[in-house]
Amino acid sequence: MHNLIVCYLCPMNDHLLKLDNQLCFALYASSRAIIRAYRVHLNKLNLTYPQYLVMLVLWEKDSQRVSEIGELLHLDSGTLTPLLKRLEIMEYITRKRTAADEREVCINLTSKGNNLKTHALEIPHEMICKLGLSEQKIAQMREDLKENILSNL
Amino acid sequence: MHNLIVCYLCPMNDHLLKLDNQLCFALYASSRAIIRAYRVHLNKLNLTYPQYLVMLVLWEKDSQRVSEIGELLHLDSGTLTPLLKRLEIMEYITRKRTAADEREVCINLTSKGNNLKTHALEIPHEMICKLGLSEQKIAQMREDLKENILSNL
DNA sequence: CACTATTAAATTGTGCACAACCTGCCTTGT
DNA sequence: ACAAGGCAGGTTGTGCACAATTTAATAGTG
Repeated sequence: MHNLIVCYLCPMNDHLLKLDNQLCFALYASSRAIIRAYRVHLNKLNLTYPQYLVMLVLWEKDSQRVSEIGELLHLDSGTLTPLLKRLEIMEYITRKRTAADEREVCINLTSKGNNLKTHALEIPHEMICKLGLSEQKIAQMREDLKENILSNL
Repeated sequence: MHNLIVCYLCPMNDHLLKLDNQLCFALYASSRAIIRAYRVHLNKLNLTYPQYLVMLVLWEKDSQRVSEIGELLHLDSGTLTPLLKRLEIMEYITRKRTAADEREVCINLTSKGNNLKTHALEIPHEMICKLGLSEQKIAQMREDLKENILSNL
């Protein structure tokens, strides 16, 4: 804290504006880099990374509402509606209004969407190899992000 | 490594497909969450986060080519050209072809763009407060990402 | 019961990302 | 000098993200 106050008042405070010193840029660049690394594998399944995330959610628990998927992925209907329509066109999922409440749209896997899981199972393993990190390190960084970034914002 | 082989072959290998166990999703969600937290501050400067990154690069060193900026931010001309045009319209920068090599476009700060730095100086401090983490923890996570993700991909 | 408020999803509009391609300028080799 | 190749940036098209608004259905209230 002492450091912070000194930096905020002293003439050297602009070191915080340097790209190299910004956690946010490191996150932004890392996120794009790792998604880029996924792309080559996901292309085989004809999925984008956000589409893959929706499939992960459904493989874990089928038959969820749009808003449930959105809550898990922190995405709103403006992003999900067109994305889900594309997954529907590819016949990986179905979208239909629930009878009980016609406002809700329930997303279900098709058998084609379910079968995709078999091929997707190899992806995390290939990504771990590509990253060249131990499972321990990966787990530590993941938990670090959840505890220190996601839970604070 | 032993764990990996076991997981890859045993029936429980699909724990790797769970959202909660994916480093990439934690990165993707963290990146969007922290950029969302920046947004309220950046709105005051009329900048998006990628536009702010370009300004950071120029405040650190004025008069750079499009490709230099792209290399630092890992962005290509397809992203930068329209973004830079918007910064030009806002009169934060100028774009002009260099005389020596007419293929190159040199980006310079206007005085308006330079003045913006004064207001931007407060942002990192406000973000550190919002995150509620020590400078040490922030530095550790940033270096963790640089060493383990960015340098491997 | 009618009426208001709330809710879920869809729509609209802007701005990234990125792949694929295009254009015009420069360099090189002959 | 000049054709071939490479290079910097621009263009086009697709798919997110997200704010703001809209639509339709439901829940709540007097």
